[in-house]
Amino acid sequence: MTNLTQEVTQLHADICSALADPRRILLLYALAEKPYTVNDLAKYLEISQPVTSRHLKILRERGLVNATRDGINVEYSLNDHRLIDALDLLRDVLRDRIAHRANLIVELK
Amino acid sequence: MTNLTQEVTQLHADICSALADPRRILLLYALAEKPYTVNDLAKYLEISQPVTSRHLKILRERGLVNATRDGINVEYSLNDHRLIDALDLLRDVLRDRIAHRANLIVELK
DNA sequence: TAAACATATTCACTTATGCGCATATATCAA
DNA sequence: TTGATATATGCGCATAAGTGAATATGTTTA
Repeated sequence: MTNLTQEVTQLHADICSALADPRRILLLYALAEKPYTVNDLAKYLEISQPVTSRHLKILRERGLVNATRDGINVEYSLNDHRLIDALDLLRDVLRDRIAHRANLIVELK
Repeated sequence: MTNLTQEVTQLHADICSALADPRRILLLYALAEKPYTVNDLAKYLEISQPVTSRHLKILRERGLVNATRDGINVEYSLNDHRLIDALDLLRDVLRDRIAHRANLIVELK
């Protein structure tokens, strides 16, 4: 495997690890609706302001969201809606897995 | 937000964190082609056997791959091809992000 | 400039993740 | 049962990631 492949795979994993936190997933789904400021997101998701800011930083550094200052506020927006498509796909996988397990349990009775 | 929503979001994040490692991504892409035994995967990806086994365990525990013992070997297979679809989507996002940055650099010259 | 508000960051700490090495477990064949 | 092979796991360590509390930075208005 080439070094380039390794680097790309690492970046690929970096994007996935940006998604690997419940609050960041909720942040992305919120931003899929419309742009939000940090405080609005914090209130909406009931997370503290510093924690919200830190999670947004992670998403921003990995290019998943954009930040634009609007006066005293900073407005965050989703960079690419395919992130939501990917999250939805994974949620579908999860749903089917849970349904499958539920069926197994029913079979056992 | 309900407790149930939180639980589902946590499981959603657990799937994402299963993808959040370069070797696990490579394992999944390999298994997308055909089933493999642990040793074959280890040789194919040039990872040690214990490390391969542990990464497969993570994928297995989160329901992303299936393991079936075949005599002395254990054959792993991809559980749901939509995982690859989701990974491909994220790779597309990555590609466009890199292309965008490359354009910015060209503009600077 | 000072006050008020929004956002970002630092610090100290805890927890989670990943690895190499050695070893345990499982299966089959002789 | 013993030996050979494949797979899984325990241990110790290093490092990454996440948190609350406090504080710094940035921006606007009075």
